[in-house]
Amino acid sequence: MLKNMNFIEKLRETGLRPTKQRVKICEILFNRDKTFHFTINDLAKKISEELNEKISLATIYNTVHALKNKGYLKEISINSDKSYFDTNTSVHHHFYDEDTQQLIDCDENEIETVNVKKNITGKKINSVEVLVRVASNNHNQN
Amino acid sequence: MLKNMNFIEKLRETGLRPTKQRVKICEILFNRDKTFHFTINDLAKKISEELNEKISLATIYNTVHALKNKGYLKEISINSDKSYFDTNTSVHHHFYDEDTQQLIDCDENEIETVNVKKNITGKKINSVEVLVRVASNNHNQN
DNA sequence: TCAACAGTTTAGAATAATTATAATATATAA
DNA sequence: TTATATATTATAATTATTCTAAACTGTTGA
Ligand SMILES: [Mn+2]
Ligand SMILES: [Mn+2]
Ligand SMILES: [Zn+2]
Ligand SMILES: [Zn+2]
Repeated sequence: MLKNMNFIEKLRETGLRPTKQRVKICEILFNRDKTFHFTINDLAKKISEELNEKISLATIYNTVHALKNKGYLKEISINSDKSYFDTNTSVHHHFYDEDTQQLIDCDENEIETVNVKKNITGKKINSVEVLVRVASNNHNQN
Repeated sequence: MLKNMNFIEKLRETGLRPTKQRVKICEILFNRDKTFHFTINDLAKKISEELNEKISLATIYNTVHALKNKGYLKEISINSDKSYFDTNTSVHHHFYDEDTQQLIDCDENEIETVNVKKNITGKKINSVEVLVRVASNNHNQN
């Protein structure tokens, strides 16, 4: 699902009915240049700012989960108290700014491939991801 | 805070009154050979199994947070819906078994030091941690 | 075209983890 | 021992998320 797409067709192909709520949410999420990292609350705020019509919070949850299940969004756990979603669904690394609570994607060339030497019997590795926590120099512990 | 310690003295040194609830919780958490990864619910269950007296859930939360604030426990976010705590407070890597939802510590020698080539202006790196998600070969997607 | 049906949206209730409250109890300093 | 600051507790409140059930809408095929 890329920028400036016909989300009506895209949703249909995916097996999701292109309701106007879903099309709007797709436009907000995917019509942008850079990866978008957001919480449900961020998205709800953006919807109420950019749209005249309200979309029910339940629909926002439903749609985000539907898009996640179809592979267009990825869920990221950083804080225990809220869930982040990511329009970059590939396995990738993040910087997490502890001051602003913002996630920043890390390009492949910015972190050397992580070499995992251990393996757990009977289990296969699904992903290897790095989280780099950053903050201003004045230490404010979390 | 190590195995077989005098937790009464240890708590006092830390500036925490050694109440019998806190001493009991410390015994459960720290009198063990290996790192302990747990949720509040895990700990509450263990307390009710191993003890005759009940400890209020609020006290369990209070104590775990007090120990975290004093640097004896570390909080780990893997799932958005529950918080893990870790008796290993060092910066270290984890395997996460998606089948059993168990965390496993990764020794330093099991993952090569991660080389972060990017830096964010005005921010210093607090930690670099790797999460390796593993599951059985029969793919059950999360 | 349009009725019928399945899938969707919605407000509000329910749930679950966590935190706050405020009364009671306890540890410790004087 | 007494006074005081802290801690424990039951319970209420909060917050993120999910559920429910009724109303609504996209799609299909007569
Ligand atoms: Mn939480
Ligand atoms: Mn949650
Ligand atoms: Zn990302
Ligand atoms: Zn650990």
